[in-house]
Amino acid sequence: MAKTPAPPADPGAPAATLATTLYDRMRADLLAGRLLPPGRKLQIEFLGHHYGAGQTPVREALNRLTADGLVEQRDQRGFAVATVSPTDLVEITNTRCWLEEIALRKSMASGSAQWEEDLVLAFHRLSKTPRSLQDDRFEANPEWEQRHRAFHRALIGGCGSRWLIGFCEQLADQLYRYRQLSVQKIFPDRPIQAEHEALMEAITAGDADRAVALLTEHYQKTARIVLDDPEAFEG
Amino acid sequence: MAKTPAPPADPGAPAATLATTLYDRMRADLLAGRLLPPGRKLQIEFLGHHYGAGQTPVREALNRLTADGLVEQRDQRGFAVATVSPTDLVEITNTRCWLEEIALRKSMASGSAQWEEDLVLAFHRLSKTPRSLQDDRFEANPEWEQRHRAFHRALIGGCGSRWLIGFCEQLADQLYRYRQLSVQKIFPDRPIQAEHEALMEAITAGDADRAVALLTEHYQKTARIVLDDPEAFEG
DNA sequence: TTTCGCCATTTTATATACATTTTTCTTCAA
DNA sequence: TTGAAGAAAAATGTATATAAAATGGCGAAA
Repeated sequence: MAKTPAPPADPGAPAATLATTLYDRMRADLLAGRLLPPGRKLQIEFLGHHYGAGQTPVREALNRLTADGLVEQRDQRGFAVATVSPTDLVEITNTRCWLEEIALRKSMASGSAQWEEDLVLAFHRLSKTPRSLQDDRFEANPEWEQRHRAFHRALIGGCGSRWLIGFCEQLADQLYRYRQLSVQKIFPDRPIQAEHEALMEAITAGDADRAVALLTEHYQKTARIVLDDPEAFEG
Repeated sequence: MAKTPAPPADPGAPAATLATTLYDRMRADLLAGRLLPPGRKLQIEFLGHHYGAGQTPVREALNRLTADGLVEQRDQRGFAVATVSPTDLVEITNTRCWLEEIALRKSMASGSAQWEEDLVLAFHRLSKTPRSLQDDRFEANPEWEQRHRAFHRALIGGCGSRWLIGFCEQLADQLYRYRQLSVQKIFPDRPIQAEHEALMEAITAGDADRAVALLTEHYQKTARIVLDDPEAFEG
C-alpha cells in the first residue's frame, strides 16, 4: 500500500533537474524585477554564487530565459537582462491586444461549455481573493497575482490554439515586467475588479464586440499608466 | 585606406561561437528533415560526433532549438525532434492564418510606402527565380526557397510589431517542416506563382478582404495537400 | 596638462574532460 | 508473460582549460 510518499510522485514528471529549478527561480525573480534592472549584464559566476549552482545549469537556465524574451544573449559577450523602452511597451501592448482579440473571439464563437465554465470558475476565484495583503497599504498578494493570471489565461483558453495561447502568455509576461518597473504599479484608485466584472458581463451576454473593446481598453489603460510614470524607464 | 579585409568585419557582430554555428546547422537540418524523423531522440553524444563538436555547444544549440519549437526537452530524458500530428498541422495552420490576417491588414492599413516597395521588390525577386533547378524534374532550388520565405516575410513586414512578425515566422518554420514530410511537397500542378500574383494584385488594389482570403486559402490548401498524403505521418 | 590610441593584464565567456545521477535495457526467476 | 534486480547507457553537473573581450596603464601627440 505504501508508495513513494515524499515527492508529488507524478509518474510522467521525473525529478526536476537543477537547471529547471534554476530556470523557475530566475524567471520569477526576473518577472518581479528582483534580480537585476533591465539591460544589466548577467554574469555566470555571479549567478552561480547567488543561486548556489554550477555554471552549466546557470547557462542552461539563461538559454531558456532567452527563449522567453526575458534575457538577451550576444555571442562572446554573455547574457543580459532584456532591455525595456517606451516604444517596446507600446508595441507589445498593441500586439497583445490584437492577439487576444482573436483568441477571445474564437473562444466565444466556439460556444464551448467547458471554456465558459472554466472562465466563470477562474473569475469567481479571483473575486474571492484580496488584491492586497494589507488593508491600509498595498502589499502584493501572490495568490491574487496567480489567479489574475489564471483568469486572463481562461479568457483565451477556448480559442483552440495552444500556440496562440503561448504567444499571449509570452506577451503577458513581458507586460508584467513593465508593470513592475513602475512605482505606480499599485493603481490604488483603479477599479480593476469592476473592469473584470464588466468584461465577464459582456462575455456572458455573448457581446463579442463589447468584450473585445473592454479587454483592449484594459490593456491600453495599463500601458498609459506605466508610460506616464517618469521613473519607469530610468536606470 | 586599408581596413580589415578578410572577415565580414561587422563591428557589432563578434566572432560566432561554436554553439551558434551548430544551432544554425542543426536548424537547417531539422527544417529540411535531414537530421532525424520527428519524435526521434537526439542523443548528445551522437550529435557531437556527427557535427564534430563537444557536448556543451551541442547542448546549448539544442536548448535554443527548443525555443523555436523544433526540439522538445524532457527533464532527465534528453532531447527529441519535435513530434508532428495531423491535429497539430491543422492547429498551426489556423493560427498562422489568424495571425497573418492581422499582420497583413495592419500592414495595408499603415499605408507605408517603404513596406509596399519592399514587398514589390521581394515579389519581383521571387518571380525571377526558378522553382526547380531542373526543367524536367523537380529539384529544390535553395534560392527560390529563400526568396519565397522573404516574400511572405515582406507581406507582414509593415504591421509594426516585431513580436507578431516573430510569431508568424515561428509558425512558418513549423509548417515548412510539415511540408518537407510530404512526398507530395513538389506540388507539380499547383500554380503557386499565380497564387502569389493574385495576392499581389489584391494588395496593390487595396482590397484587404480579398488579399486576406487569398492568403488564407493559400495556407489551407497547402495543409490539405499534406493531410491527404498518407505517407506524411508515418514513422 | 590633457586626450587619444596602443599594448599588457585581467576578467569573463566558451569549450573540454570527467564525475555523478538517473533512466533504460537486459537478464533471470516466479 | 510478468516483475524485479542488475548492468549498460545516457543525461546532468563539476572542475578546469582555452580563447575572446573588457580593463587599465603607459606613452605619444595636441
